[in-house]
Amino acid sequence: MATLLCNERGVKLTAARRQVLELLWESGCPTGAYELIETLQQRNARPVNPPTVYRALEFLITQGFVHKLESRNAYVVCIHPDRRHACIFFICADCGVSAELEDERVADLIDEDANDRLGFHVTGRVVEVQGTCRQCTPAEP
Amino acid sequence: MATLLCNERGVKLTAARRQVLELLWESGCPTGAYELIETLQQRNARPVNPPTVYRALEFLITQGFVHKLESRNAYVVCIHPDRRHACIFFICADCGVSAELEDERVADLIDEDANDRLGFHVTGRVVEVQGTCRQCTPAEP
DNA sequence: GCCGGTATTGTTATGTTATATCATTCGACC
DNA sequence: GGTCGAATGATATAACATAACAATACCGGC
Repeated sequence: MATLLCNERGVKLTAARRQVLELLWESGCPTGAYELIETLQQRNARPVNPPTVYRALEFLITQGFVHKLESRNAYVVCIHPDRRHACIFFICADCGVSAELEDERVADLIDEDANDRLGFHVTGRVVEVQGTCRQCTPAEP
Repeated sequence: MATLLCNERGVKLTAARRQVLELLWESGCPTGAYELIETLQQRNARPVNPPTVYRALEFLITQGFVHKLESRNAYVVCIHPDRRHACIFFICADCGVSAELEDERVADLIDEDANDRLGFHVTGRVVEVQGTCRQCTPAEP
């Protein structure tokens, strides 16, 4: 999947990059860079230094395969890397999982505010929601 | 203003806390914690250690006088600390200023998505917009 | 095949942001 | 004045991220 997209785009999904992406898939949760470093370390026997992972992350983010959760300093795979999108992250404070949702209406409102009220030129949006997911929220009585 | 609110609430705006708040007002921009430390240091002659400033920030955030911009690791005064509100930050990548805007509609959409699509219980929202402000955006031809 | 240029990775060091921990001081109240 | 809890001081260290330069891999043309 990511391999295909990379081929189309003429960029390379090298071993290091693929490994980081795989780790994030396996984890299923937002994961810190240093946790990735440690895991990679264990799998590779060779030392893995921070720049290795940060460079891979940078690449994966640029290509849209991974998002950074700013409020967590953590990284998570994107569920639809094939197209640009305006997404919202719902992050469970309890179990740590994050859900990614697309909602153009939110992006549109933000852009509307930016244009009409501020004359602000939007280049990117960070929308992260804290709370508890369905599993971690006790049912209403 | 902040003093009054603190009295009402039965909490104390101590010297350290007031100083940090003042610095943020004077700065007018999102400001990093270590920049605050340095400035405080200069004004106080005595050494100012990180926990001092981080504790003050924590207090000010809890009281709603200050917001943290997660995408910047910076802190900025709140423009209406007297009431709870759902706000959006527009952060200029060029000059660094941030504008705070209230828009219930965005919060409502987010909550709607959370409830209807995910069964997610929202406790907080981070909405930060990157881009360039009116002053820093070249006029359209 | 080989050469040369570009992209990628390795390595070391360091910068930046944030917190844990425990000792000390301050301030309100009895 | 003594006591208790809140706040601060001080030291150390954790957690997150990047700069800089050397070494290597990859890919085109020859």
